Amino acid sequence: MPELPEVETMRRGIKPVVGARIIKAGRTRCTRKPITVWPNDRTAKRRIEGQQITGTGRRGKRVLVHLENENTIVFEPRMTGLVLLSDPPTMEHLRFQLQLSLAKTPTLQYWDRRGLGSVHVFTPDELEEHLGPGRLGPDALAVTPEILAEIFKGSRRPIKVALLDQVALAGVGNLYASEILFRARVHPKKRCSAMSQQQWLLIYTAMQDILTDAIKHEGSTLNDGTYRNALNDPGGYQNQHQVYDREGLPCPGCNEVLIVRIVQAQRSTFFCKKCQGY
DNA sequence: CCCCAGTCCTGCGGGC
DNA sequence: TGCCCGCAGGACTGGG
Repeated sequence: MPELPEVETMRRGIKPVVGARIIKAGRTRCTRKPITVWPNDRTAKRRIEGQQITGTGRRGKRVLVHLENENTIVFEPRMTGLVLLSDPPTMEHLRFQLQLSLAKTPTLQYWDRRGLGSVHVFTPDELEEHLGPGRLGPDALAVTPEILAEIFKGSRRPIKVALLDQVALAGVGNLYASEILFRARVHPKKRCSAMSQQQWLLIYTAMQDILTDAIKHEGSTLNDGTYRNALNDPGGYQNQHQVYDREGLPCPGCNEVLIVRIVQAQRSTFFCKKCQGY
């Protein structure tokens, strides 16, 4: 479930590789069904090997590694992917590896238990084509309240469902959407088109506060323990969750009613019926 | 425009 | 005790 804070933590964690040269790159031996490597193994390898890493970046829920030839490696962790500089949790789920010219961190690894994630190697044009406007919305940490309202106000969708739409806004996933709406005291079923300007401001502020706070805590590691930073350490923001996965527990806002779980767009939403009125 | 169900995939936990 | 099933959800697709 890596969302913006977890992916940003991964990006920060791999900063030591900037300046290193990639000696060798490619898929690792792995007993599991192979993940997607785009455009294909041979081209990816040819575009990467021998290149120096010039920087790192993030777009929404993807980690970017920039190369001196202007190409970009894009790791998309989806549900269970990790970008690591340390030993991976298991060898059988290690999917892709960069061998680096560094003594301290000789490899950058992509590990993915379920294998729903991918590795893409894009030319500059391909990067904009696949991850540019129209394919991916503005980053959730790079919008203003006005832009946020502008993106969604014409939509009749419920706000919770709309926040998950990466084409509209990049970075927010299922966990943080519930947390943001609780902090903003907005009902998850409220339609975007019915939202007041004041509510957009509340959502904007809650979104900035929660995402930046979650980054400070290096993201959320849930009960399954899958998510880890680049050094294989768990995050700490799960201890700050107010509503996510807390069905039946007292609401930390009012302490009067219990948190409920509903399903929207086939995903769980957690909220407080008292604090989050329409 | 939007919604829904299905797809990919693995590990875990509930129920019998 | 052991096995089966359902569930978790990020991104995408096809049909309504």
